[in-house]
Amino acid sequence: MRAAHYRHVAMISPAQPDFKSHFTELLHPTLTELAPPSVGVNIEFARPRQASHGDYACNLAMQLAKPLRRNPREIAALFVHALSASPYLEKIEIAGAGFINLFLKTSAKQQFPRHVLEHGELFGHVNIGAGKKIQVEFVSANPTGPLHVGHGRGAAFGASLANVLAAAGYSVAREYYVNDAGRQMDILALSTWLRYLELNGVTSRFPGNAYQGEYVRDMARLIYKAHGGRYVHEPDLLFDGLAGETGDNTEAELDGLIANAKKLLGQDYAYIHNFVLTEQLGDCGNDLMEFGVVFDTWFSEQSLFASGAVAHAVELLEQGDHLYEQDGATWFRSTDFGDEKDRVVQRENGQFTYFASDIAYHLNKFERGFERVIDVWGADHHGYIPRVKGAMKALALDPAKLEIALVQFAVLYRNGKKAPMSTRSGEFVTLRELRKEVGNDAARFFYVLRKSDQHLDFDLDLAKSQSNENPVYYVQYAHARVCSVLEQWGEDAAVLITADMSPLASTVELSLLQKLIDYPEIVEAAAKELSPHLIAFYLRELAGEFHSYYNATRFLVPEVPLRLARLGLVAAVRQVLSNGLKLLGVTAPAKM
RNA sequence: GUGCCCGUAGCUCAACCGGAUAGAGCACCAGCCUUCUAAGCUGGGGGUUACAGGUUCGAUUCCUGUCGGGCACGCCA
Repeated sequence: MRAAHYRHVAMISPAQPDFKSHFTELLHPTLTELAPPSVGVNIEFARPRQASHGDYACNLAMQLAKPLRRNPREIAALFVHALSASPYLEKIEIAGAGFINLFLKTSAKQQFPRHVLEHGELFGHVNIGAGKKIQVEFVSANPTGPLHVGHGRGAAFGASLANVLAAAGYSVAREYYVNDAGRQMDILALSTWLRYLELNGVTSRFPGNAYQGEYVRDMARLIYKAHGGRYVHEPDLLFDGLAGETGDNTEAELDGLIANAKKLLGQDYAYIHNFVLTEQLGDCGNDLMEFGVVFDTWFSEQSLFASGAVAHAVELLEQGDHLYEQDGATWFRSTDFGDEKDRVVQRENGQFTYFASDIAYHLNKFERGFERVIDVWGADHHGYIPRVKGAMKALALDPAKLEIALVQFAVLYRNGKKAPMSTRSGEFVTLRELRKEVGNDAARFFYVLRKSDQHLDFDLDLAKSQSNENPVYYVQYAHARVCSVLEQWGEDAAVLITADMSPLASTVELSLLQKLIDYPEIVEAAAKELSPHLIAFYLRELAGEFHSYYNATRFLVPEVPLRLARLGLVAAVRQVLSNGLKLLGVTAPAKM
């Protein structure tokens, strides 16, 4: 019984090789003996910067020194005793103020290429998600024009994050929230109709604050081609009743034009509106698909109004006594839940606000059974978080289940100057242009190469002109090099799974082995911290160590055991490179 | 003005949520292809982590203040 228990604790499961968990299990009894859980320390293992500090370092003794009022090195000695039961450790040292440094046996490291090759594409998958349903909502750009490079960052981040969470064992749903109910869509419909009137020879003023992009003309042409002059309705009355007939480009004028257009077009307004929505959404979907970004659900905001979900959500707030009337509008008392000021949910004119539909949307998300929901937003929306979480609290939902990942917009530089990025003015670099210039792989990798909540200076000239120096090629090149070597070797790579790895002994070989061991932990960390950039950084390091190895060592040596061991190692490196690149939506080419 | 985020090598960014001598890439300098892909490798110079205090065994990380930058403060979405 006791032996069986010990065996369970001491052995590493072949399915999930994980030294950190193994050490944690060994330390746990000693920890509970020494300190009550109330002390609140974490057993953590860090990878030391310096090789002389071992393969893993643990600061547990130092954490306990203060609460226990004991010498940390003395405490460390107790943990060293516990760890000495591990069959995988060569040496355990107490260093510095009380660090416990662990040195793995070489044989323990050498078993990893086999683990990697046995698990193949699944190596690095962990199960912290335990199959929980999680939703990642991202991009969700207004379908009022082509996606620009700012949206591209959200797309690359969200897609990579979703992949990482899936690899971490979550059941992930990818969703795009379509803002098809708002004023911006009306402005786009109006803009398109005005262009359409121009095509029909009806010269009309085109407001400076309407959508200026060429794609608006394209859509007008499509309507004209299919329907000729069918949608020309008394255009001379368009500017009726508007103060700004001479063109003052105010928002009020735009609203007036929309109202007039709806009146003049009648039923046909819905056709125009629906046409531009379908066109833009289709374009957006194709663009994203080509970028390797796919969604399980495109969720319509309009559907929330149509189904009565918005009215229902507001009704629930009313029942909870969280609403009040003022100045003819209905307000949500969000200050009760930590917001700076109360927010309107229903306007004086009876229309619900965007906030109201967003409350309904989040209610809907949790009604669909997601245990965690991640919203990927542009960082300019950060002020919006308290009111949404406040609404969740008011609806008796746990706000901790909603996590907001803020993505800073990319600031574009062209010729050393900030490039304008306004959708309505039509002056922006589209995601499509970017993809065409630098390629999907480079764009995907570049986007997640920095922490998402940091500003990203995107130098277009650099990205375009020096695309060969983009870090993605560095990683892909490592993959292609392994492929090339294995091809010249010419035998079945499957035999490498069972190759004896004991000939691997050089510093760089041991370092590469440790790098392979790290990969599942990187995936886990990236999932926990919602940080896919950790994958990109890891891949760059792994590729770097491989390139050094490649330059310093010949793999196809005459001695068969040494050759097989080295090929087994680089085959494992190739597998991990491939797995990591896949999470980032980047291809792993066999030739470059 | 108020709130949130940020300030690390010349430039763009990391640093395993408080750990040991702060790391990469680009740029710069000097080397390496008759041997598995030079989109690569090796070596070198580069730092008071904006500044001033504080908390403790230990701070780029946490707290306070100052300076500088970004974003948000609609009955827009």
